[in-house]
Amino acid sequence: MMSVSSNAVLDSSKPEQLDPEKYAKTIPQVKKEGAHDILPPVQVDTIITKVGKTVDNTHIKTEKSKAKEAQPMLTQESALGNPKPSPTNGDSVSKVSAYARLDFEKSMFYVQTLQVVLGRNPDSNHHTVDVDLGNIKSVSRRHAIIHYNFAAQRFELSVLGRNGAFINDTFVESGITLPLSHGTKIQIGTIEFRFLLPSSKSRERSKSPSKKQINPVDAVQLKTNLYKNSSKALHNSRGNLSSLSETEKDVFKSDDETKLGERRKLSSNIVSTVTPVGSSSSSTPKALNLSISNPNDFDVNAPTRSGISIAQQVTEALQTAAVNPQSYPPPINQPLDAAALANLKKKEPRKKQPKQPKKVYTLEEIPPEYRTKPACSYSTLIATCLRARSTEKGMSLSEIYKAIQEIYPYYKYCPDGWQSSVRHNLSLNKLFKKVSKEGKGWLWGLDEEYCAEKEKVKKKQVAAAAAKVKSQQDRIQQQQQQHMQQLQNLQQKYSGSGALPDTSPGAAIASPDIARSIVQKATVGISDSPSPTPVTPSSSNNIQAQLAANRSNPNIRPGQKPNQLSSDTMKALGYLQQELIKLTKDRKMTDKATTTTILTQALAMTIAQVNQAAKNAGIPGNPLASLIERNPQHVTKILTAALNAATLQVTKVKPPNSTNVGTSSKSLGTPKPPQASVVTQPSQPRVQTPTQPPFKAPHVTAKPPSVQVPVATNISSMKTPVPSIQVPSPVVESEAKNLDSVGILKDSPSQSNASPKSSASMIKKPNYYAKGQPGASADTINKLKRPEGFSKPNSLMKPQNNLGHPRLPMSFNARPGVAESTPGTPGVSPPKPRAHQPQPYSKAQPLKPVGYVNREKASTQVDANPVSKVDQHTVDTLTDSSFLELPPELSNPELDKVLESFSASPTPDPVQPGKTDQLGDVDFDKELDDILSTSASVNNSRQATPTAEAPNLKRERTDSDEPEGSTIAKMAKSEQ
DNA sequence: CGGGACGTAAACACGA
DNA sequence: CTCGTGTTTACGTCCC
Repeated sequence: MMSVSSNAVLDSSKPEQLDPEKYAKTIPQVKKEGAHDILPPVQVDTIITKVGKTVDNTHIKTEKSKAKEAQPMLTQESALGNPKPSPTNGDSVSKVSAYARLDFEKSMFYVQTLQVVLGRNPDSNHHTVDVDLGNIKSVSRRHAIIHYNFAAQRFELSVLGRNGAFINDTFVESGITLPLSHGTKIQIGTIEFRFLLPSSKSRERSKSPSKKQINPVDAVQLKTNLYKNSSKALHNSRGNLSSLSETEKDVFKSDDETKLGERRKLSSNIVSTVTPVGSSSSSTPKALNLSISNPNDFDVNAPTRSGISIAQQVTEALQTAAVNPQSYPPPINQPLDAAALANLKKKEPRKKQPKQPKKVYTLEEIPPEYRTKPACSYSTLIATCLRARSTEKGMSLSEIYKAIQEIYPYYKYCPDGWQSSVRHNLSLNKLFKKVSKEGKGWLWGLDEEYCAEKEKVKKKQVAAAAAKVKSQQDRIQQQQQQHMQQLQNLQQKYSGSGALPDTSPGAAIASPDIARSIVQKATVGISDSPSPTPVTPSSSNNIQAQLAANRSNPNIRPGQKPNQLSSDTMKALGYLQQELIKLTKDRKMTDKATTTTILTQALAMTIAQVNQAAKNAGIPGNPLASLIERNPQHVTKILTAALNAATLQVTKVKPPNSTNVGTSSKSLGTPKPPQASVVTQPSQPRVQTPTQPPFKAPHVTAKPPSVQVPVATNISSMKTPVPSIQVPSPVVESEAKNLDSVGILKDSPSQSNASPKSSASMIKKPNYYAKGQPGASADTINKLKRPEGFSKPNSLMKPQNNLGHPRLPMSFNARPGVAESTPGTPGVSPPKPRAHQPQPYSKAQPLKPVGYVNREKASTQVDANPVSKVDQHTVDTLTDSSFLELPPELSNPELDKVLESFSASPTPDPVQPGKTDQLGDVDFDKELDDILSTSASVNNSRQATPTAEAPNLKRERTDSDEPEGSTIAKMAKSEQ
């Protein structure tokens, strides 16, 4: 049994269609069953599509319609279709208006809406169908939908039911949508029917249902269908189909050729005369509204709608309307309140011509090359334009706009807004100035002066950046090379060196660890020439250069320089470390701080002595390394002597067991003169005390180069202006690592135990203070600039210029060219020397490298660890070559004499391991004692509290003393 | 994380 | 009153 219901799909938005009364009268209740019995099938050509007009013979007047019944036709024919009460007077010929008809075996259904749902007999009120296919299980509740596809301008059938359907005897599965043409045979379940269109005469004449087989290609996924181009469709389909049919002879022309545009035209012509079905009058978009404005009428979830939600459609429709307000009447459903209307009317006249809002370009419309915004800033943008187009008088704002658009077409296509920025820039940027007034606005021009200045700054910055990059690269290279070298050298050097004196198994109160750590720190101070600077040739004395640099640059923070340790230095340090460890083992150290101080001094003395001696002797290369190479014992002696001297100086007590300097294996620690350094001189190594007369050091061995005793003994006396902690440069760090890797630093307790921070902070330094980093390695520069100064004996005594001249801004990487530009903030601070700027570090670090460690931060960290003080001090002392500076009080003619005599002394020959010991020991001690005795007085007066002073020194520079060296401290403690 | 340079947007004022 | 200009402010984003 098949029953066709006439559940009207009514647009709820059209109250008139919902008039129950009308329906009651005009629409007979459809019998669910047997309807077809009552209602005779309607022939295709009897479809009446027009209201008020007879369209050829596409409509048929029934008897009943003629009977002047309100809507006779409806009662007859619309019984199966969607009844549409005709607003026309009952007199007029009543006709059924429909888009299509479904011909069932015994009945038919008029498709009067743009969408018709076919499905099972609704068993509840929850769902409704337009065409009830009966209560058959094989039929889904919503089995199929017939809808009109505006884009394709045709009706389509979407199969929703699980069981699919047969279209023209071809099975179509659920989810498929395919076009319907006149006569398409549809079978759902067991129900078969045909889709008929009110076609043109010709078609009608043919009458034969389309035999066209379903073209699979036509079967498209629902998603891609109907509303694919909905906005367009909606837009174009303002005319209701029903109305279209009114005037067109070939009303339901299903031909795809039919253009909606034409229809629209037509419809617009007839709007006034034809009343669309079911609509009051006025605008026609009835059908349209029907489909888009009443989501409730549709099952949003229905596949037919898939693709674009109704909401979307509505939105689109609204948007469309908004875009073309004039051409698109507001949606019917959007009530315009009086106020709004009034407003509209009000503004209507005023807005003469919305001034053609700037065209909004779509991406496609914009040439690809103009789709991206120019990389330059507005200021450069404007400047460019001004340069290109400006006259002497300048350019007006509008001219600037134009120029920009022409030169940078991007701005032709982009939305306004950039103009605001342009104005903003003109006003704000000093680069631009008003040249002259013209009418309303100004003529703008460039402030060349400012321009030039800025240009300069920029160049500098660029140069600095480039230099920085280069330096980094160089550094990396050097590091690699050096690392390799180090490994090789160390292997050679230590693999079988029996030259080292044996360690005496004496009581080991001393702290080898401290020694290690100190040496380790010392690397910071004696590291070789920084790589970046192409300065010191390998032949020159790196250490010397370094020290000289440091001396000459008070502000320099040694640690901050990216110094690199050459293999030689590595060797030297390795050796010194070993020796220091041995020597300290045999000594009794009172406390850690003292020990540290002593060791530090001893080390410093040794290094300084050797360097100086070498310098004086004209020995090229790394003197320490070469001396060690040639005569390690001699170095040991020097170290021993220095240790003794330092011990004496610091503790005021002559090391009990201080003995022969030369016998490393023996106890060392001969009480040394307060600030004497040992000079390994074959003939007479001497230790000098500032104020003391020269003395002759014992002839320890063959002939070490005459070394001058650096007068720097009293550490406390040395002050470092530098306010903060030294942070080793990255290079240093890497060096340290290298050392470690080689084993030199490996078991340094200070390293392992010290708070990571402290040691780390000490070793890890700001990388590349590319730009005038305050602690930057000015040494590099300094090295170049004044290595000589150091070489001069006098230079040692007289703080020399070093004291005299203010520290340079500290361009760490200072290399020619870079140094200048680096310091300070690019555009702001003068690239010049910031000599002695109290707070240079806090600011003026424009280009902080990634790894940059803030000074303040570093100091803070250090502070956190009280133990690090000692280490810090050590580092400061060693790195800050100031320890080599002769304290003012020590600087006297006498000393100078001594020094000179030293330098004059012949360079000793390499000592021979065997005999050096005795000889040297005796003489050395003796001389040393002499010197010490005389110098002691001086020292004492100066160093009230040697141990305490060291820390103070540090404090002086950084408020935050850092406590590093926890290990050292511990050891010292334990020792105590 | 702070500061500077930029980019945007917007509020206002002013004059044509 | 509108509109084009200029000035200022405020905010946000990036980068150093």
